[in-house]
Amino acid sequence: MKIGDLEKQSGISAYTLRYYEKEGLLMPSKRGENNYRHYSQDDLITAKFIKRSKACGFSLSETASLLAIKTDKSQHVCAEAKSITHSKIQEIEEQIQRLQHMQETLIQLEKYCCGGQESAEFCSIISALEQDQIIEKGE
Amino acid sequence: MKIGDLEKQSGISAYTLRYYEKEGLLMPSKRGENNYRHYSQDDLITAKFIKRSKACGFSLSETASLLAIKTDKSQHVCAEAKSITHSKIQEIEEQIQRLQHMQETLIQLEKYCCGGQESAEFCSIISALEQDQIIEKGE
DNA sequence: CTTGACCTTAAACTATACTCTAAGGTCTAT
DNA sequence: ATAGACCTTAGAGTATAGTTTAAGGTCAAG
Ligand SMILES: [Zn+2]
Ligand SMILES: [Zn+2]
Ligand SMILES: [Zn+2]
Ligand SMILES: [Zn+2]
Repeated sequence: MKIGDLEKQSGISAYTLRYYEKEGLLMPSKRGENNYRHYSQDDLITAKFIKRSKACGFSLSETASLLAIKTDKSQHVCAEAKSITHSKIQEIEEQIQRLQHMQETLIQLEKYCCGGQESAEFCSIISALEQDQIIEKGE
Repeated sequence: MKIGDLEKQSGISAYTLRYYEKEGLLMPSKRGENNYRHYSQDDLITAKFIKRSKACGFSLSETASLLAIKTDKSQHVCAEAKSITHSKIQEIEEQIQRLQHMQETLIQLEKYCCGGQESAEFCSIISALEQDQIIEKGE
């Protein structure tokens, strides 16, 4: 499989596949005489693994760690995979909390604004942002 | 007020205040003979406005739009402020949905992994990522 | 045998929001 | 008068995850 084929099979752009290679995530199993990348079925599995990992919210660096486990399972233990996963769950939980807090604030802001074509002189959104009413939590 | 004072009063670093100036969000009301930035009480209010806006999840560019309304209220209408706010609510809603979907997937992944010191040969997390079980949704 | 599709590389560019450095000028207190 | 705190600028660096470009080499079909 050449890079264009893997692009179609995996749904990951050739640009990105080269980038993943540079980052050490997905090395083609060999290079042809013309120096073209040649990917195996295993490489396709790895490409999809990366895609799924990303869909779960793992960063490329975390994905690389999971990939290292996958590649050499006997040299790794469940605890490693579970720890990475657990940290991500915590992290996402915090993000959700942060977003929900913002969401509540925004909904309050929106609620009292008429949204009409009149001057923003007394706009509740603008004045709320001017006052000390909003609970300040750095993003 | 010099930049260091505004830094203390607003809790925004001097670096960031200069950056906000470069981005057109917060211009000091004047410059001293020594070219030092001089900030007024109004500038402090603006600085806090920016901070609150960011805490609500608005980007710097959205904050700039809100700031433009605040600065010249009579030339703007409620509809503008409400529209910006409404879009942000939608955007955050989508982010929360995305994160919750990830969260559910991750929790399923974590659930069946023993997390012990045994080889990752049969780790459910790794094998789930290898299989086509995970609903693929690009991040 | 040429056209067009596909491949190669290194490096620059995108986006966001800072953060820091270097080299130098100014201010305040002792 | 000199140390130390504070200010100035332009520009580079940080982080993440790509995306694109430029300049060129290779391959299959007609
Ligand atoms: Zn109104
Ligand atoms: Zn309003
Ligand atoms: Zn196990
Ligand atoms: Zn496991």
